[in-house]
Amino acid sequence: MTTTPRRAARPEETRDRLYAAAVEAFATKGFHGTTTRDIAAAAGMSPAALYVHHRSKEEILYRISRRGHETTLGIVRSARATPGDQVDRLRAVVREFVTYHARAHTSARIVNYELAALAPEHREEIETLRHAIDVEMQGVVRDGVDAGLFTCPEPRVAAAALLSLGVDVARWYRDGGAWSPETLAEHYADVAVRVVGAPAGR
Amino acid sequence: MTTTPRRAARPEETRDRLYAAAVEAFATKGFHGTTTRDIAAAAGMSPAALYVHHRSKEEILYRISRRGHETTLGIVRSARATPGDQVDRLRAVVREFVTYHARAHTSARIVNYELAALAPEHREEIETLRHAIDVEMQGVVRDGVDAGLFTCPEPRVAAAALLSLGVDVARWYRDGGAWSPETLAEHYADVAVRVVGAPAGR
DNA sequence: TGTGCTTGACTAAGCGCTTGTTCAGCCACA
DNA sequence: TGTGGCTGAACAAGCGCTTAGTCAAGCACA
Repeated sequence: MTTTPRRAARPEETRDRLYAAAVEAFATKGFHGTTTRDIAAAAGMSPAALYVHHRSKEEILYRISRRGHETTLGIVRSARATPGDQVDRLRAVVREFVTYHARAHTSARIVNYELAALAPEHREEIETLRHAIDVEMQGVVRDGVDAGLFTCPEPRVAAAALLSLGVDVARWYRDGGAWSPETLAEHYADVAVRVVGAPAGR
Repeated sequence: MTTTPRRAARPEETRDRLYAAAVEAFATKGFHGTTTRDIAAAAGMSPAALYVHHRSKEEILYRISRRGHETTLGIVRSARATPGDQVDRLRAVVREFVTYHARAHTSARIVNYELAALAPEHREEIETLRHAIDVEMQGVVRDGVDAGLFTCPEPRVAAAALLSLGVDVARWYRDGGAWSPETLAEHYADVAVRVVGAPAGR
């Protein structure tokens, strides 16, 4: 039963254009370095159009941040549920985590570096999601250690290192560089295996 | 009989107070999220005092950024000149790099995440310094590979990973956490050895 | 030693402009 | 004709920065 698309598809399209323009602007100039006029102009509208779809500039940031964090958490969780042994799962998690941070480096930059601009209540919610992502990564490492497959002396340090590897990709990755997201991810999966001191395999 | 000793003792002291206040504010709220009034108030002065010592708000950022980058480059270069084999030198570079990013995480955050706010000519100068740091880290890895001590299949990927490990510390490190800068650095030196596939040693 | 001039750090006030946001009204479509 | 996305114009607040001026300390000369 199709319902809504009877009306002209215009409103949603406008909404998406504003959203995309905000992602682009926040990523390159930062939240405070971006004006509502910047966003509106990039979407080809007047500044007031922004308030038809969002309550405030901060709410746009919050929506971008929340969607990004939920996507990241989903990626990590589903990769962790991959069939195979603990090394396979580690590889899958790192591969997907890195691929996402390279492919969506623009929004991933906002996700990881614009937390301070969130309103307190939004920030708290986002921190919860971030904590869940941390927990997943620590779990991946602990699983391998418990199974006797990983030999790293400090699992928590290894988990922090793996997280950093992926997150920092959002900072430095540029389209058209030496590595495609997939190639980089595959190389980083190799690095991850060495970080946790697992047998090379594959 | 001095009426009220309102006058500052030494100009340099005032200058340093403004500088320190700017570092603190830029690190927590970002360059665009910080006002000249914020900085002045934190230093206990009027907004105009800022312009006695600096040409503009951006110039303060530039000075913080430049000093931070020069310090980082110096740290990496002198650690690389350490006596010992290529593994010792890799350990020294990573140890010092990480120690700095943890200990000076406040200014390191500005160094690594506020580049977009720099004026074009300043940004260009800073990019040159960053490139030199990249070159050093790639050299450290290549030296070990050339000596046959490192077995990583992709040296450039390994160098990127080591850089990310250190830089990202500035993002997540908090004082009073589980690891002191020195402990974390020592653990990360271990991780680095595994990343480049060198014999464990030490 | 006292006097007048110079220097330079610092402030109170405020300038011109930009910011995020609002709102009455327009217009295309139901 | 009613509805709702969208705009032009405007708002108060706040921005980076400038200005005119105060005051303490240093200097040269008597």
